[in-house]
Amino acid sequence: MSMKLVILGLLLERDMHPYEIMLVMKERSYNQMMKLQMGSLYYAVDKLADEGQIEATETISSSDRPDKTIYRITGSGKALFEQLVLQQIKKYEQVYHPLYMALALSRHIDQSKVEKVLEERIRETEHQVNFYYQVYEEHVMAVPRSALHLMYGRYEHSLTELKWLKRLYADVAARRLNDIGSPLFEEI
Amino acid sequence: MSMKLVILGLLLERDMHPYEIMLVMKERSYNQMMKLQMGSLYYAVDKLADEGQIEATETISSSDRPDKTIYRITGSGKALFEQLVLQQIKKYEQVYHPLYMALALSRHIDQSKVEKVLEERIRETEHQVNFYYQVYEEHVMAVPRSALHLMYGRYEHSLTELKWLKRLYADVAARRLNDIGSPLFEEI
DNA sequence: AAGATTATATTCAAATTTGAATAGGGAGAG
DNA sequence: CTCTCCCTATTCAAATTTGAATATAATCTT
Repeated sequence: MSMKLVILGLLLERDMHPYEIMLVMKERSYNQMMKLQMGSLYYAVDKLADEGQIEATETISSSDRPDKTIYRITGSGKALFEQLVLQQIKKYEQVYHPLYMALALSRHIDQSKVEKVLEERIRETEHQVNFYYQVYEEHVMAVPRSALHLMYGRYEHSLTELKWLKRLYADVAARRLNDIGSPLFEEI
Repeated sequence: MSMKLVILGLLLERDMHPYEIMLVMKERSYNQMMKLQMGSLYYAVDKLADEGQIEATETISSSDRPDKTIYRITGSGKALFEQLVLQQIKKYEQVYHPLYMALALSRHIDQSKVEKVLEERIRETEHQVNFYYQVYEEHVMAVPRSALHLMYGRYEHSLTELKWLKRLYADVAARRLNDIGSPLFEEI
């Protein structure tokens, strides 16, 4: 559903052909917020066109390259866009961390191996945290606050994950993941 | 891939039939960490069986109900399990928040509507945060630390999201999402 | 005791995602 | 000058997910 939402949102700004939509998405780093696969993009465009939310304006043939088909958003497309945005904000959608599942089941395997890959993972997450913070810092005076919120939010989420990984690592290293009856934090 | 990982992990504990796997997953709330669809579960079981990671031990016919096929994990299944767990921990997998995309594009629609649904969303997230914290509190003396980490991590992530939503809401309400050149936080 | 709902167990078609294949053009390296 | 790699642009088959359909038993309700 995210793909449709983005396509409609971008066509709201100006008419484009699918490949161009992808370029804009990359330009704005939308591909870091969602999965961007060309197959899915073309599929969603076809689907929207079938349903009349967008329509082809012109087809540019350059004899050599494949024809470009340029799309524009229709009235019903605009209505759908508003509906999708509001729906997405409203509904609490569980965000799945596959990492959580893996760690829940990791007690069945050799803990020293888990310890080792967790170290790598922590290092990589540290880089991500720093990277996201830098991106925020670099854009702070140059982009609208809506974009800043996205950047800072990404930073905060990765920082939350990093702290979590470090606590988990301490327990893996101490081989006390299976202990029962001890709180994660000391009472004050 | 999470589905295969869970199936293998549970079969490592004891032999089960697909429906039973689902029951255990629900019992342990794995369905809150990942998407649990029966279609996908049966598909993954068939796939693993085809590839020899698991094998049918017996088929229980009760004349009335559909036959239950009980599966056991094989040697190659155990190897795959270890590999999948380590791989999942190692690789930094982008977690996608569809909400982020929606908010990035929300400036194209009526801000008063966005404000309204954001309020609802914040209320719901507050409930989630409290709920997750309670679940942690209730289990703190009763379950292994590995499970506590999952519960506390879920709480932290939702709390991070709540704070983010509130900051965002303030900007939507003040209609300053499109302002450029102002940091999100005051310099100290 | 009839009727309604929930639990057991699995299958299926349709929707969607994935990853690779296609195919020509331009740009930079050696 | 030619080889290799990347960019433009799209399509396709295969893998996977989704949501609903199926069929019977057990339990609860009135």
